Amino acid sequence: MEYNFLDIEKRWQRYWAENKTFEVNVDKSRPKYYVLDMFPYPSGAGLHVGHPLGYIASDIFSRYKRLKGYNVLHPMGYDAFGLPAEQYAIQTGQHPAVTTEQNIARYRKQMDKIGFSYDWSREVRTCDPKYYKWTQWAFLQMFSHWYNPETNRAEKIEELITLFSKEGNKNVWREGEIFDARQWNNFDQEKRSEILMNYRLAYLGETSVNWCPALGTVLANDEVKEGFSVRGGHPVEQKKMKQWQLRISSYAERLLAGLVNLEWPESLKEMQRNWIGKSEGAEITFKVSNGVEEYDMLIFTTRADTIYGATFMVLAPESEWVEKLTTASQKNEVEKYLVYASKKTERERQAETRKVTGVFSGSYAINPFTNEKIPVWISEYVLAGYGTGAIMAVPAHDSRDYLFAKQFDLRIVPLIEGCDISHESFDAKEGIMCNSGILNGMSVKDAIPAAIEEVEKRGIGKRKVNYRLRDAIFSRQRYWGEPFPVYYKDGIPFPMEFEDLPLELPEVDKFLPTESGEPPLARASDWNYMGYPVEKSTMPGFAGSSAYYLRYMDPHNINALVGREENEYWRSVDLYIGGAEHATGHLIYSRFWNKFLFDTGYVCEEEPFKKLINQGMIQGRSNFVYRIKGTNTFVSSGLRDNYDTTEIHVDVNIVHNDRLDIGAFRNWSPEYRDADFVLEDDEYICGWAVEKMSKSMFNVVNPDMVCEKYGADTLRMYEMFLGPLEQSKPWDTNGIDGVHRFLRKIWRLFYKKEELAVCDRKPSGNELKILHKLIKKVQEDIESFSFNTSVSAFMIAVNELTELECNAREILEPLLILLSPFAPHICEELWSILGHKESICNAVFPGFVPEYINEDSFEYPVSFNGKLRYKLELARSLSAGEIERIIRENGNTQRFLAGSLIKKIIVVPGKIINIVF
RNA sequence: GCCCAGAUGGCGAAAUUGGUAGACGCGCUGGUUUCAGGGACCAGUGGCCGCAAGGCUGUGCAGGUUCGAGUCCUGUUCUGGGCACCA
Repeated sequence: MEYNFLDIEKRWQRYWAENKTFEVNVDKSRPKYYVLDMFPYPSGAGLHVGHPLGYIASDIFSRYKRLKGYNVLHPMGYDAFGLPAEQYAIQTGQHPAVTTEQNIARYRKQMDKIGFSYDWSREVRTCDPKYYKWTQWAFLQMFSHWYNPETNRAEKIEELITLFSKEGNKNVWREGEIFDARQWNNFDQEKRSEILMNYRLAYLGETSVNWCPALGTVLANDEVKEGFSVRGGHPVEQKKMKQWQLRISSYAERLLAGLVNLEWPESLKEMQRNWIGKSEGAEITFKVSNGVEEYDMLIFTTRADTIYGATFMVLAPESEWVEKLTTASQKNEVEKYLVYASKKTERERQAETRKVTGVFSGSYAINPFTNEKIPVWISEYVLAGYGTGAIMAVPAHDSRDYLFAKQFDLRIVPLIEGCDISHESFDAKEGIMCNSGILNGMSVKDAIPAAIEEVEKRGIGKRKVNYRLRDAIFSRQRYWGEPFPVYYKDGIPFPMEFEDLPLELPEVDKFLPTESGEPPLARASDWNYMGYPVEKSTMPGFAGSSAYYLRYMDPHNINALVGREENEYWRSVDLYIGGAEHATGHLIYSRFWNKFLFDTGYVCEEEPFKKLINQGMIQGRSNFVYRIKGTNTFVSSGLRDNYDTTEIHVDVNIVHNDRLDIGAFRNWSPEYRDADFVLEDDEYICGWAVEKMSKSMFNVVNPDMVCEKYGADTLRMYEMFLGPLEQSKPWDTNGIDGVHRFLRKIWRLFYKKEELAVCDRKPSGNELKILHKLIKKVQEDIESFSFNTSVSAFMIAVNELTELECNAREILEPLLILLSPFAPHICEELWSILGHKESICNAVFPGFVPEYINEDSFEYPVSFNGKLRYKLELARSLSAGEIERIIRENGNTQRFLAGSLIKKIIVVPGKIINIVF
């Protein structure tokens, strides 16, 4: 019987679906394990061969854990709201829901062919109202909570209101004005709403946003890169707008601290740390005067030790101090500068990083340590959004201040003994202080805390921690997203009642913004809530993906995002596999979202993803043909140096091992029908390069094609064989034959010609050794996610068993179980041929018996172990030949070498455990 | 500019964590098979010298530690990724 993978795979996929093999439920008698893939955005292009890499790895791990007796939750769904479907809708008028539905169907079909063990009964789609009801619910929860820095958790806003009515806000964290209980009780509704907005975790606030005119929407910081939108690559500018925001910055410290216990790649944790950007320093008050009035101005610095060298101050152009400190004589110049600065887009600022601009305000400050009068300048290099939007400038020890001082000829005072500041500032935090009054003679390390202490003693400032993490802008002026469950009464936003969720997307005639520049939802003119207008923005992409892993635990619950019992059983994701590109987006929003739900008691774990693995990207491997310029003649790669040629991408599907299928090439495009070729050795050799996998490079390899030609089992194993999971690597179809050959060898191990060749005889020592070596190796490899080396181990074992003509059931059955996570279809088929009625998914992972390996270990070439040889040489001055003899006689398990310096050698095959002298 | 990861045959990669470098697979070379094939199987395959046994050399580059270094240390070059006026 032949290995007919097409037939086998189709049959078992149907079997799994019909028998609901992978459906799971809460089962307190068994330990749980939750394996999650980052769910895909179903794009129109379908899956290419790179997408399933992580899915295959997680599937292998899930199947392995099942064999180990775990109750494995392994779900899949779709991140279905998003820009591409909407852009497509704008162009074609096709409703995004229709496009999305089609794309999902295609994704599902493609995934089904690969034989994944998902529990599809738990599928979620972020665009499904039954799902986004809970996204809206979470938003309302955030709206009705605030972050109490005293207790370090989110608390109900009602409690805050009660507090305000009793004692005002003098005893709580606040932003803006201070009021007492009487004032609060006299405030009207609008005023109260405005004040509470400063506390709510989801709030409406004026802020400078990334505005993308081409997309007609605002974007979050992680959706912008180098001044362009990540989706689409359109220019982005800064604009002040009133937007819904999430107060993620309150969670900065907990998001940072929580990283410590996560089993995530170090690089990814580092990215999150940078993104959160904690810096410890001090806030210090400087007296400033515009000649008429005097103020206290607060600045932030991490280098309080350099305060004696603060020779000027700088304000951000957007700072509220600018207006107060601009003197009459400087008014014209300052206004000119402000216009100049505000006109610049983010992109231009990025490009001109080193260009120094600024203007003098006319005012002076007093350096509290030197009592010198120092000028206050305005410059765009100081950011309004960080610290207090104002700095003390220490040109000797900060490179930006240095450049500014040089440009405008300001005083530079060195503060560290022997530092050279003739050409650049001395930024390093090392050396001995000088010119620094009470700090003189201290090391910088000691001077920083000493300076802060002095500041606190004088009562002009205090220790302060700042974070770079900004609140997440949560509004998008788009159609295809979750509507906000918010309506407006007299201009004041009110939350909808929970019973009225979900608030579904209305139908609109067009998906474009309105003529007056309102978001597309404004086109739904009769859309209202109890007669009041509803918020017209929608939520961003990360809204739907922030808690989807919780919904999988209990996807059909209509009363809660997740039921308490389900949540307490499944808890959090044990293993999360996905791309590193979500480091500062999804992965940080999700952690925030989860921490919030933890605070409010809806979930029982504070961190959502215990262990995380980033699978590498699979790049394309493009092939080229070389056309001699001005002709229709193509020259083979090796000979092209002799001609003047143009490199042309050729479809990788008509190239095999870099040999061009000339017939297929002629049919590929009419333009090549009459092409001529200059061959080498009667073949046309193509050139190749590693590039992004994309249609335009003709290097897209589609998993369906691979499944059809080689089978899903081959695809799965080959993707793992390609290299380490976490590493990026090009897809190269060339090597796939080797893996396919391996699967046929497996088949032939069971089938000799037409006969099933398996019998119940007792296995030999060698056979047992091969099996148990493999069990050990495969188990270790799977648990360390080293799937590529375990595929190799299978190949070695099968080669050895084939050579021994192994037909012992006792060997071959465990072999199938071991292999089944990697190549489930062929294993199920052979398993059932061996007479098993139950699916191999319900089998038990074989135990490793070390004795089977140790048994005849004297055959193992221990003598080659250099370490042992060296130690023996040292200890007994023996020659290599004598040592080899001793080992041959003694080197099996554990022996005493009587009368020598060596008391004991402990040897297991291939490994010296210890030598005791 | 700063931070992180990496560099091993013609190619993808292994290396028990300091002990025979290149396992396994691809490709290539030669062979076997009543072999139509992109079929199956066997042998060889880092480089240099040699008919051979064998020798020399070899993990980006330059040093160092060690009986012994792909692995540890110092410096350096290149490649990939992240951050980028964050005071």
